[in-house]
Amino acid sequence: MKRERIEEIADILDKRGKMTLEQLEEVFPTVSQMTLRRDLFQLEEDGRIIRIRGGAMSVKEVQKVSGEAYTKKTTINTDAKIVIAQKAAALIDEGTCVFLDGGTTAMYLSKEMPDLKCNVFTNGIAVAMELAQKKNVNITVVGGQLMKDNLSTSSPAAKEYFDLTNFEIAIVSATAFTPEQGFSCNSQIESDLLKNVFKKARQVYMMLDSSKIGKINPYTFAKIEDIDVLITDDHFPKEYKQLFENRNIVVM
Amino acid sequence: MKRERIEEIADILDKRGKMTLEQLEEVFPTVSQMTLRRDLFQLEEDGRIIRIRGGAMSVKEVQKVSGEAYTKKTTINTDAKIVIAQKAAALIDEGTCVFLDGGTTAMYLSKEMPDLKCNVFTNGIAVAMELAQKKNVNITVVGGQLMKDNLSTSSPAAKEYFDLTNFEIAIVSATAFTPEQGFSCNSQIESDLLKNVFKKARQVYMMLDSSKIGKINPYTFAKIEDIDVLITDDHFPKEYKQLFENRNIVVM
DNA sequence: AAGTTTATGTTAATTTTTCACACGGGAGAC
DNA sequence: GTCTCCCGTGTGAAAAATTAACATAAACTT
Repeated sequence: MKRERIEEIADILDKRGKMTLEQLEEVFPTVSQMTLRRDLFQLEEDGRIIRIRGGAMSVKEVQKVSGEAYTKKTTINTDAKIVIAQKAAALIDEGTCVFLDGGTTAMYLSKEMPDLKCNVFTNGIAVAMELAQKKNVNITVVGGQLMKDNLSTSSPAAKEYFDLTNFEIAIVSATAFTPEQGFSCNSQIESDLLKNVFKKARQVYMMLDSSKIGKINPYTFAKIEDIDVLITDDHFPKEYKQLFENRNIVVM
Repeated sequence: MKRERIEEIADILDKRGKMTLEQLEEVFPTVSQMTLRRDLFQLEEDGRIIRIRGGAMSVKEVQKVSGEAYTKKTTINTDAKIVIAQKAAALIDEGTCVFLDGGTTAMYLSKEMPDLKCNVFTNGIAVAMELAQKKNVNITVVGGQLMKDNLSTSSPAAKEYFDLTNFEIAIVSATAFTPEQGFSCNSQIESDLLKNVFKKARQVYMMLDSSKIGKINPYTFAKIEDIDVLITDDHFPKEYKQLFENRNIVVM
């Protein structure tokens, strides 16, 4: 099928760095050259590869020299984040009103999300940009000062902004979690923003890949009991899972 | 000479990100296509660029934030827009507070802009993303609903937002202009937003490439006399130029 | 089950690139 | 001084790769 083939192409390309169409044809002898071309075209649109004459090369291959903050961050624990994003994407129904934070996991979520008629609020401009490709999704960006490291915005004024809005679900992620400190992040204003979001959201979904466990960041914005659903990857420790389930929080 | 030409190609490519051979030929009209090809070939060997079908792209471009990159961008009147952007970029001084709209010309402006300590307000998320690469620029994004066609945000609430802010200069562009209707755009809320910006800006710079002349869009947001400086390209008709200069508006 | 969208294959047309060779002018040899 | 020998460059044909257009098959809707 298309989806899997494209993922496999991306994988191989990430591994080998660079490939010609001829080589790709050897790997996928069952499909035509044209189909592979189309796959490459799509991967290029998604920004995952670059098509060069004769074939394609992985973006990561080029990026290995890179020292840029955000790009680097996007490559940490990518696989886990995609898995989490896919799970979260399945939870968005037609017509719902969703808040999405500006993190990298949310970024993957916007890629995986089906193109349903719904309303999304976000404070991440990279997320907004990604979502802009969906025809049916109505996007609202929360304004404010832009933080360059994670490309998300926040401002104290955003609080008033939220007075007028309600969310069915808020899907957010934390950069750190411990049972004692709860979910924390690096920015005071972002923490404030999220707290306000939680007030107006009927349900809070937390996306947390297992690499965040045991870390502590300066600003706690939620305790365990503040969330309704925890979305995580397969490496999430059992004892932690218990912790959430004991409080009737769904872990998926 | 060869050496200098190659360096210049590398420079331009780093700035623009991506160029076709055709565009390169325009920049270097004295040498043949084959020579430029050979230059690109050498730059590729040095690992500074990547040759793609039809031209080449800067390695730095690839290292940028994923998603925004290498998608097919509209190449309408690119050259004129870059010229205008360069002129406008020169007008931004250290320490100033600037409003920038979300159009494609503003996008180029953010690329050309020097990395000065200054404050930029914008309603364009692509613009914000581009500016995020500058270390010294402080960026604030105006929130609101995202328009997918031009990736800019606007909301009626933004008016109140501006009550608290002042701009030294506002640099905006219009999608249409006639002497009678003035400067117009496609969106009611964007038009409102800009009107509010004008109220708070000490000086208004209008970027208008000559292809916009004679077109009319539904919402007029400024008349000729509302602006202070008009920045345009070399194809701007003399009789129109007169029109502005008669009103003491600088045309550059 | 009919209709509609989506994925794929096939072939021709177009575009881009490569290749091979020719030309000219400058550096050094005699 | 002038004769080579290269290096950088230009030219046009040949090869390669990409795109476009159409046809068909599969999957999904209603």
